[in-house]
This record gives sequence, structure tokens and C-alpha cells, in this order.
Amino acid sequence: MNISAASKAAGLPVKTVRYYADIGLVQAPSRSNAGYRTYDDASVRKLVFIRRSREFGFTIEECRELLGLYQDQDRTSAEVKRIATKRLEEIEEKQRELQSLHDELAHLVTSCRGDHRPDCPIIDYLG
Amino acid sequence: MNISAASKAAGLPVKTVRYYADIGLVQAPSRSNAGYRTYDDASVRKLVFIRRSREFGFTIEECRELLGLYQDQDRTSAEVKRIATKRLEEIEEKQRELQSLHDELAHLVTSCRGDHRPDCPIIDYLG
DNA sequence: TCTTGACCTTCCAGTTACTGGAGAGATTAG
DNA sequence: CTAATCTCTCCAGTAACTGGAAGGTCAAGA
Repeated sequence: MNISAASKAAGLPVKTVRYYADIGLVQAPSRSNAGYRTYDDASVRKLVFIRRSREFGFTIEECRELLGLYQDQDRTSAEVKRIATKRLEEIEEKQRELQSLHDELAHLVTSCRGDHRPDCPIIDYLG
Repeated sequence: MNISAASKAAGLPVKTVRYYADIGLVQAPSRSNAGYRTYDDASVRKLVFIRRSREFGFTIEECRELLGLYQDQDRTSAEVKRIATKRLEEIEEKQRELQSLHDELAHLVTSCRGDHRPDCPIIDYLG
């Protein structure tokens, strides 16, 4: 499988697949005579694993860690749960921040008449 | 006022204040004989304006736009409201994404026993 | 007066996770 | 055979800073 087939199968851009190989996340198993990267199903599975983990907001380094656990037959589910729980807490923290941001900004937006006059409570508040 | 006094007054790191000058967001009004940047109260007010806008998640370019409106006596509150409303919609979109992410991950975390055995629904789901 | 330490300068590099493009070689279809 | 498509490597850029090196400046104390 050449890189574009692998990238389609994994749902990732070709550039990204190459990038993941560069940073040592998922190497192409081998090269063709012409030097083309050749992928097999196992690599594609790893790429899919990474794509999904990234969609969950795990950083590349967390993906590296998860991938290590994914490939490790002896890992305990406790280790995986620890990482996922940490990530969940980060999401919850982000949600709280976003909520207070939202409320404050929504208040400003509703209190601004939004007409052609120059007085604006948003600017007054920011300045 | 030297840069460190201005940075304290504005609540921003010195590096960031210098950076904002480099990208033409807030120039230091003048330099001392020794070449030190000298800030006045007006610059500090602009820095505070930017810090608060950044805390609201406006990008640097949006800050530039808002700063233009802030300094423009002829701007209408409608222009400001337009930018703030756009930002509010982005926040709401982000909240929805984060919520579905949260629910999915929370489901996985609760379904994982988190013991010393290797079977783990989180890994099963991601892989 | 000298020195010490805090403060200031510029410039370069690194961060995160890619993305775009140039220039060149390989492969495939018609 | 040629044109289109694919692939390669390498370089540079994104956003918004942050860290550090090397060196100039300033104020206070011995």
C-alpha cells in the first residue's frame, strides 16, 4: 500500500502520515525500490488509532503514550484509565472556563445596542 | 516608565510587551538615550485592552481590529458588536464540540474497570 | 571608584501539530 | 511517448509567544 492509499484508509492527509513517521510515531514498515513508503494493515490500524485519539484531543505525546499501551500486551487498564481520566478532567476544566467566558461576553453583547452611535459597552468594558 | 513597570501595570510578561511592539500592535512611544523603551499611560491602557481581549479568546488579528475601533472616535457600536457576536458564536460551537467529546470519553472511562488486567474498553474503542 | 546585581537590548531558536510549496524522480494510462 | 499523477526530500510558515545567549546600562553600597 502506498502512502496515499494508507492515508485514505486511515482518514488522514498524506502530509500528516509522513509527519507521523518523521517524529517516530508510526513508521512505514518498508520502502519500495523507488523509495516509496509501503504501508501494511497494522500500520493503518495504528494511524487510525492516532487519528481517533487526536480527535479526542490527546496531544501527540499522549498518543505516543497510549500507542505504547495499545501495543503492550502487559499493560493494565488502570494505566489507560488514568490517562483518559486526566484528559476528561482537562475537558471539564476547559468547559468551565468557556462557560464563564460565554456568560460574560453574552452579557456584553446583549447590553450593546449595536447601532450607528459610537458608545459601546463592549469597548468600555475591555478598555 | 520602563518596560518592566509597563508590563506590571498591564499584567503582561515583558517578553510579550516587546513582542506586541515587534508585530506593530502597541509601539513603545519612545526610547531613552540608552535605547530603553519608554511607556506612557496611554500605551499601558492599550496593553490592558489587548490583555483583556486576549483573555476573551480574541486572536491577535481580532485584537488589532478591536484596537482600531477602540481608537476610532467615529466607529459605531454595531461594528464592535459584530466582532463580539462572531466570537460568541465560536465559543458556543466550541462548547458543543467539547460537550460531545466529554460525553463520549466519560462513557468510556466509566465502562473501564481500571484494574490490573489488560482488557480495556478505551483501547478497544480507540484501536 | 569599583563592583555587584538588576534591568535593558537584540537576535536566534524552540514550542505544537501540522500545512504548503518547490524541484525532482517514479509510475501509470492512453 | 507523453501527460498526468504520485512520491520523494527539504525548506518555510502558521499562532502567539517563550527561553536563552551575549552584551550594554543603571543605581546602590563598600
